[in-house]
Amino acid sequence: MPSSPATPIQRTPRPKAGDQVAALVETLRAQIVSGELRPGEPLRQELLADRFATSRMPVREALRVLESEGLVVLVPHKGAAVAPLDPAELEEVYEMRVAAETLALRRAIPELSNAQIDRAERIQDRAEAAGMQDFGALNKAFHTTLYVPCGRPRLLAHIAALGDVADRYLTFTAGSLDYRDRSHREHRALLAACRQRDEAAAVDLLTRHISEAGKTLLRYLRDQPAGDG
Amino acid sequence: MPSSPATPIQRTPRPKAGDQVAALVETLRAQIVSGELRPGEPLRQELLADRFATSRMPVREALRVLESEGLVVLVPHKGAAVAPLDPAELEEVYEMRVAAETLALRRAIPELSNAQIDRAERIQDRAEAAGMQDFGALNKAFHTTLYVPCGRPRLLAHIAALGDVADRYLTFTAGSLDYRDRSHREHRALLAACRQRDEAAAVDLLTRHISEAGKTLLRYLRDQPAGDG
DNA sequence: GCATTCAAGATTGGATCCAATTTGGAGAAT
DNA sequence: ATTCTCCAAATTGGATCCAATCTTGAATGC
Repeated sequence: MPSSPATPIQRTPRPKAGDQVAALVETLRAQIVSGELRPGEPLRQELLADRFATSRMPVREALRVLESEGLVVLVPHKGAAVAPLDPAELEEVYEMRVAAETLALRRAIPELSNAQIDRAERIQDRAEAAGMQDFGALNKAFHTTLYVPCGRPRLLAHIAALGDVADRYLTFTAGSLDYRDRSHREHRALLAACRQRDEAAAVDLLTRHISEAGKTLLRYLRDQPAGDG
Repeated sequence: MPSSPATPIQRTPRPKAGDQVAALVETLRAQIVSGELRPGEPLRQELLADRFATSRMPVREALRVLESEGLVVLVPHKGAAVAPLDPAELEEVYEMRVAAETLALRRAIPELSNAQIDRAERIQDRAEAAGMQDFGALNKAFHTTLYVPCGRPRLLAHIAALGDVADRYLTFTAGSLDYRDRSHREHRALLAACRQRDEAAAVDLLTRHISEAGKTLLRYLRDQPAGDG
């Protein structure tokens, strides 16, 4: 992933002195989410240890963590593999996203400052200008900016984890102009509702935004059953 | 934990051949949730290894898993500890429970058979007859029985994890007769709504059931700020 | 020719060993 | 007496080693 010079967005590179596991988790998660590690691909401990110039032990702990996030499947005495893509999971995750993100938005709106809405709008400006390879990150940054003021760390972590799983499916279809165009329009509408502090409208828009995205992704996934495990 | 001879409820004892980590996770989780391991209590690797007659390695992996569930706090180079109790977390978790469990119930109601509702009712009968030490488990079993037909494994796992965290707070107050009595009444009302397949009423009842329980627990916790870390 | 068995290799699971970091206290300087 | 410094003990993090299990393929029997 060559870092575009002008858009670091919100990456957390983390030197993270003395903790190999955290670095492994971050890198592997990014590679799984981006599709660089394909669904179903086996993850051999020795191989990963070599690749990251470490021993098998931190690898094992990292795999446990990724398993708990649903990105890795761990079978005793058989090994780890990148979790396969599954249309049923896609539907489930998008339902959960609606529940979690509308909750975050409801709790965030009373706390939202105009400055924060402006920040979200600037991210949206960049998202519409950027190419498809940055779509995922900017899309997530936009949503996160609106949710963060809710001040609920656990909920935000849950949303981030669901987002990672969802992004795995996004890779296939983010190339579609239709998809991105509609997403951008819905983001603008959501911003307007937030500016008016119209909670009901915002929640309604967000609900449809997320569930429509899920349905679209599901269609794409069914049409081209790519690289499953 | 001496197993009560007549009420195995729904424990999953899991022989789980060849996987120490799973056993460690289950046992530690149960001990943390029950309060046997106190909030803030340090969890030394060597000590746990001795206690479970194993080496430090499975302990380390188990602690990682429990950290991802929010039951353990892991500080690099300092060690692990039972996660402290925090009123803010209690509120947050109960909000998340409302979101997740109402979703599960909505998706379950169309699939609910009368037999399953009967099963939930029988569990409720037992809950009202049982003492306070079984209240938590039977309470959870009742809810789970109503949610399982939704057929969403990921959502159910999320609800279970939230339930574990919530149960840590329940320990303080499950002794209260008021609390249990109201819970029982609300469960009966919820059952009635499910029998009628009245989704709106059921969701409304469940929402108030959970959030009122959260508020009550919060009051208890504020009154007696017991064993925080 | 085909299925079954068994053994060797590969891979994971667990134990032990060494290194790095933190903590706590003894001792010296102010 | 107090505070600062520095060293030793305790503890975690990482590497290596051994055991257990799974896979694979060849040999054997039908």
